[in-house]
Amino acid sequence: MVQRVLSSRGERLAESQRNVTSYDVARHAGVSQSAVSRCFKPGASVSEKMRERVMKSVQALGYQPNAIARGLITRRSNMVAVIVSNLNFYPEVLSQLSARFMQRGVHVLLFTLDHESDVARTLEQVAQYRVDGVLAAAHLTREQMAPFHQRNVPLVFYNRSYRDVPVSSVCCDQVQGERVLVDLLAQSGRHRSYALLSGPADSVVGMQRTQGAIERLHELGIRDLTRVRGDYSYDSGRRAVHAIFEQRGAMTDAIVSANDMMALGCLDELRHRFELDVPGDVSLVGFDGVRAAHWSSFDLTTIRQPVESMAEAAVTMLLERIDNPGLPAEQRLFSGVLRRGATLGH
Amino acid sequence: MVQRVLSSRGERLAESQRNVTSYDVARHAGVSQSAVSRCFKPGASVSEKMRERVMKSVQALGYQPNAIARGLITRRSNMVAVIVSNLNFYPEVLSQLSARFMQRGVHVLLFTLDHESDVARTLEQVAQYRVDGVLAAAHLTREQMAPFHQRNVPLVFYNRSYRDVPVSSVCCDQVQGERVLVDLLAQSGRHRSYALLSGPADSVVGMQRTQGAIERLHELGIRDLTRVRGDYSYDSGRRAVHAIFEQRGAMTDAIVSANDMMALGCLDELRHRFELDVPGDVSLVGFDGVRAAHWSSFDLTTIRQPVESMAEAAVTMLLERIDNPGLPAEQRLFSGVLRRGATLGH
DNA sequence: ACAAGAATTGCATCCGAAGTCAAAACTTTA
DNA sequence: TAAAGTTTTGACTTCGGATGCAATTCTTGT
Repeated sequence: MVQRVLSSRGERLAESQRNVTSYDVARHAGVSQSAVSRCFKPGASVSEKMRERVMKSVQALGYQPNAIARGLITRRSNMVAVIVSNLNFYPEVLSQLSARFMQRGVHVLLFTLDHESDVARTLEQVAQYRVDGVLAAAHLTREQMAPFHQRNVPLVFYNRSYRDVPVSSVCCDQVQGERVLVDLLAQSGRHRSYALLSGPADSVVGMQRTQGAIERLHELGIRDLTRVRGDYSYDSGRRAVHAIFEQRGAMTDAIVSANDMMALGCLDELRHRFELDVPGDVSLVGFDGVRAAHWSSFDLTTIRQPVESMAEAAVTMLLERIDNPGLPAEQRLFSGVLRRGATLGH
Repeated sequence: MVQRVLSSRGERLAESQRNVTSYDVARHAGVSQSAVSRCFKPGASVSEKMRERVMKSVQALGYQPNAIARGLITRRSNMVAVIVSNLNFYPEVLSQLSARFMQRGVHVLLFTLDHESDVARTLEQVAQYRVDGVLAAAHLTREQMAPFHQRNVPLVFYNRSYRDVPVSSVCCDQVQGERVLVDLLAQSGRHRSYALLSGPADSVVGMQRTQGAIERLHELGIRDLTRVRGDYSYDSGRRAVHAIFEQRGAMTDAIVSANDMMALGCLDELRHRFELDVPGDVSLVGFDGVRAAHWSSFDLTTIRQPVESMAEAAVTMLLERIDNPGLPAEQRLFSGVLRRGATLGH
């Protein structure tokens, strides 16, 4: 309405700090703000002439639509929260998830948890940013999930499932994987004494793995087990070897580790500190299929989690539920892939 | 204006999908929306009575302030973009950065780049989310940085510096580190023939490292060098050994790798494929100080980047510049820390 | 008890884009 | 060429919280 064309140069200078808005573009192009907005909405009713005219001004002013403002009105931030604990152990997972989200135009707000982080406060932040969905590769209590359910924010877990809560998840079948490994150990030689190296007490995944192994060992009539706990790190694997041998003398000739990192620690400690031969003296299996397990120094027998498929499934499940909030919770279970390395005896 | 108190229950049910807003809280507490807003602003002028009253309603309704809306009016999203290339190689960096940002109440919008990602489009997204700052552990061209400078969005680089552009960065001194390593190699034995394993052609860091090494070798009068290129991965390290020996027969007895991963690949290939002794037959040095370099199978001699200090510095620099846009660009250079392992000969 | 001053509170407006709806412009048809 | 139908366009409102300013309440001193 008001002609401001004449003063536009002066304004521009004074306001050069301010970001260019759709109003600026509209004024520059001599059209309404709605028109500008529509030019950025695919499938909107805009004439070719209008589009060109607006885009010319967009170029001229260097306009970038404000995703924050858009998110406010559309109630869609186009962001998902990815919550990861101990990032160090699974860099591939994050990198897979991030790449796949980006590819679909969804942005990742990253939250990392460690033992000293305040989970409650973190989740509060997640809620305040009105993310469209949450992908959690971390353990949450039922109370911690509740707010998301209440607000209808889809939540998908990566490698954690909850028996008693109907929540979506993508997991690798830990139990089956361990059973395969145990069978392989049992077939590969007459082991006298098994040791189980499990994860931290609060790790559900670790628990499942260890339980799976114990179960199968029992079924095979093997009840004589040493159990040691680690924290999933390489160093804790090394320490575990000492703990095992302290409990059993050097009887132990088969070690089932709840993850690869600890297995590698064991392997190194067995070979370099105890000067034992793996697999000659001791057999060893891990779980995860991390890169290093394939290195020729180790060549670890392990179950590889199909990270690509799992990440793809998790991303898809989450986005589907964002587009269609009615979808029921679903649990997808992937089988791990056996990798036969050179750490199995006899 | 309009009295809606009477119908509030009906509304609540109908609108149960909608999120609770500050207006809802205000109505519930019988105060103005401004009052509610003030209760969430530290240092605002609010009486104790008011605060209690409001907080009671906040609890009752489960109100969470909308960070998106807040960001719109304050022009502060409280988010920074973290742009990372090849996440797989530096998980620790991301985990450090993320933890430190979170600790200061800043949120991380993660962008990962790989060879097939569209950098321009990614940066456009970064701009549209009106992040308060950008931390880039990836290479950007001058043209790609320009928009951030224009919009006064602080930009800090992690481990990339630009000689001709005044932009802030936190780096590890690659050149000095390589010089130390080369000196160590030279001191440790009479190596007949050196090989340099450099990074991908477009990696500035890799270039600096390789150049640093060459420079020092030249100064020491050593000009007889084999040069091979890798892509920073373990596998490319393995392949590099073949390439080196093809060029020089088995003359080479010192390898300077531009990073640890490739060095580990070399090490494994030398030992297990070529059945050579490291350090007996060949000496080897890496760069970075990744976890695996410390493992007893490798015990690699390398320069450890002080990731904690560097991450802290980068985060601090960025946040300082967000609070105080006038601060000039600054380059901080950290010295790497020599780690003497068992891969140095004679 | 009352004026002057300080501390609180509420009103109205703003941030920047999107969606609704009616007016305007353009097509088609008779 | 006018009427009817279709497509474009713009005015106005909305999302949810922050903030300047004026109005109100509370202190304090006398």
